[in-house]
Amino acid sequence: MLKSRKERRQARARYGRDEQKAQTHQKLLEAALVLLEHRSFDGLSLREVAREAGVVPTAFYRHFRDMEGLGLALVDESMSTLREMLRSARAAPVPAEHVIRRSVEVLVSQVHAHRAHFRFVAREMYGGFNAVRLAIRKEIVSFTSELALDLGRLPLLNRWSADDLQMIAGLMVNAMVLTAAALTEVPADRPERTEQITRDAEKQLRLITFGVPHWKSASPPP
Amino acid sequence: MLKSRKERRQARARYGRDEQKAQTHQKLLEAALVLLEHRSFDGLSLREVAREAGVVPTAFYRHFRDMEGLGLALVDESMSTLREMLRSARAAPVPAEHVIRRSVEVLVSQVHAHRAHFRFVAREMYGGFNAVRLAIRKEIVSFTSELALDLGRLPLLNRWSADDLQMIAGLMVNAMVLTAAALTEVPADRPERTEQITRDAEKQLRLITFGVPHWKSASPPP
DNA sequence: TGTACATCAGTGAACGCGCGTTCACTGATGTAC
DNA sequence: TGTACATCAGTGAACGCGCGTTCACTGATGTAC
Repeated sequence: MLKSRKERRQARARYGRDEQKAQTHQKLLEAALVLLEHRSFDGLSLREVAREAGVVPTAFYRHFRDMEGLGLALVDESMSTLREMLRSARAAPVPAEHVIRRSVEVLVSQVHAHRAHFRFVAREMYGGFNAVRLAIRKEIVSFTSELALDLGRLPLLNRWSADDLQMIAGLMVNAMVLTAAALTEVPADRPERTEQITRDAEKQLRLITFGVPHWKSASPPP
Repeated sequence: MLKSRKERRQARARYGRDEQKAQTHQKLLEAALVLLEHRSFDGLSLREVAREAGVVPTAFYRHFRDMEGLGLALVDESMSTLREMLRSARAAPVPAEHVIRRSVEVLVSQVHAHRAHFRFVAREMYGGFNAVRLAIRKEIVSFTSELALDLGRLPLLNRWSADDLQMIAGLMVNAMVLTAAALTEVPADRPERTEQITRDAEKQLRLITFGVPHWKSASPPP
């Protein structure tokens, strides 16, 4: 079985060099996220990112065509984090009366674990870098649709029109994104602000759900 | 009355030169807003702004200490626009069943008239330029308190705690800011998107108000 | 009012610096047989 | 397995350019009397 041995050797070998490359790739993404703590994406320079990642500027081009390429890679990575959040919320169903508290808890812990991703999304969702903003908004739309689908399965909401589900999902995603953005701004020495934001988010979601049974889509209340 | 004649002459004269200066000042602010259509504030350069305003870069320093100074001036100007909106909504009370439709109309027309200001606020509210972001957030907090005060005067809400009023005002300001941000993104040739955003905003506000009579602040629903 | 002087918004040249991108290169890693 | 060759991630020098800021200046506007 010469061929398979060769193949295995090749595979192992390739993995060695490719892994090294993947590490540098990741270092560049992380360097950008670090710099984005205090800057907007279109305020970053390629040289800064390379410097922060510990490579020479020209090495950057082995990984991304330009800064736009890196920006789009960051969108991918960040949105994976958001989707993962949705998935984990879906995977562990809880009694209806705790669904809000639990959802907010998941959000808070995800923001804590992936602060830089949430800050990036919040900051660039309406940011000045065109390709990045459009990519994020596209992802947010499909993310919202996913959530709308989930919501449509709840007993409370299963008679709503697709349009209305999309609307309420939009309201929730907005609340989520802004809550996440607010959380990323909390300095490490002010945990009580996290408390406050968490309580407000729960209240806001509860207020929204209270309106739901009384909802009439077509016209304003009499 | 020699003195008063002198004074009048001085005043008129000073006005001449000062007015010219005020015009250049305004040109710089407007130049920045034009450039901010496609960029974030910390992606702008002082030279670009001066160039767009039609003055030499060094003239910039007659008006602002640096780009941060210009940014803070833009925050002032933009927040005036937002407050004006609140004031005009307050000044013309409408029957309760039309309050939402009317409020959204006001928002839409204000965004139309001052698109650049709303885009600036939405874009820099979580943006990367520290001083500007903090200034906006401070203004938004006081703006939210103003709205909470207004809401507290409505029959529907006058028994709510200050904390809860602040919370619902926050929810509405968030919805407003994100609606405004979405509106600023609509291309001129897609008016039907403005329609859609307007309808969604109305629905979202109606959903919130439907929850209000059933609100219980202290605990989740049984 | 007319004249002599002061103010100061805007100019233009100059500076050192970090930028994005190109290029030829090095040498460790991988491949063929 | 050992050897000769290929690949390619990362290097380092070089380029022309726009940047923020300084400085001495100009000349229209304003002030004093």
